[in-house]
Amino acid sequence: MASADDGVSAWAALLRTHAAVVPKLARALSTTGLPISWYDVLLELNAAPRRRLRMRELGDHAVLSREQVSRVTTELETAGLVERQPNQEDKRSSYAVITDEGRRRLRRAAPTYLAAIERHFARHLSDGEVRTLIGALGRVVEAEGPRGSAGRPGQGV
Amino acid sequence: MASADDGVSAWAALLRTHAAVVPKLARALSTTGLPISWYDVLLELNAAPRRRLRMRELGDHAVLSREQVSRVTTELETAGLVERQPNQEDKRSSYAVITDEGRRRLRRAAPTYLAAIERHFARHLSDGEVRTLIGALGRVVEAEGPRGSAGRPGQGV
DNA sequence: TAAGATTGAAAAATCAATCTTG
DNA sequence: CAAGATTGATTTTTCAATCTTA
Repeated sequence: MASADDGVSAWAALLRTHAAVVPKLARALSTTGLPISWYDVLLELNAAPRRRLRMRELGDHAVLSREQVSRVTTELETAGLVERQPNQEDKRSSYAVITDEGRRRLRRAAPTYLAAIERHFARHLSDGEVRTLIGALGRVVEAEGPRGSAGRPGQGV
Repeated sequence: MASADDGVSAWAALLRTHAAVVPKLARALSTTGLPISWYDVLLELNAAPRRRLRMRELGDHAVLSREQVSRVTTELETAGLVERQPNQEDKRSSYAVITDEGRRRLRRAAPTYLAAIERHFARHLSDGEVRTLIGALGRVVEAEGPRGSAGRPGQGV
């Protein structure tokens, strides 16, 4: 078994990676006219079943708080890239749907975004490392994410 | 070679892990009376050569901006956990030094912090994954971090 | 003229209600 | 009374000077 410190070092490495890479991506994206929060929301909506998602789902899947989702969605609506749709099945919630214009803008920005991730992150990793990251961090999100341990009792403390 | 999408998936996994775990650590730390930003600064200072670091170094090593470092240091100074020392060699910069009381508080909070990282992060990873994360992400930080590509010309674009 | 540090102003995030429906 | 969404208020973070020394 590895030293207990190693878990901490791994966490520190993740934290530093985040701190180093996020600003560079934001910079790269700024040339596209799509702020990173806009891009994230459009990306999730575009990939969703009917190109739409409830606010709650959007917040869970994207890396934004519920309040942020509300505000970003309003901005995107004003810009004509997203529309709000009432949900008939449950009138408490509403859908956000990506518009055609939203998809166009997303498509236009995508190459820049992908290139930036490649350049500032993926380029430094081997294929095996990439697979390990996806698997290992996916498991952490599974357990700790919004849908993860929320309902489960955990293990005490 | 893995699909180019995998690099993006790995980045997304890192982003989601960060979003899921950071709030849980902050919550855990809140019981110790040491905000996470305080903890980070004290930790770095305590590990540094003469238990002191220039502001710039503190910002590079911890995950805080230069301005945040200034403000957090002032807070810590008020709380008596850190002192500012003038730097004779280069009067532009000043040192932050951790005090004995600062070390006490750090020692007191450490078990809580370590346990939280173990519980919300490291617990979900195998030893091999931990090693891979340290190596792979370490390389990214090396290349992209504050000291990384800052001076180097990179590869165009 | 640049590097290091700091600080007021602006922007963005979170917190704490509030409102509506289940 | 809980769940989903939104909004005003507060806190935190970043931006843009400013000041001092190399």
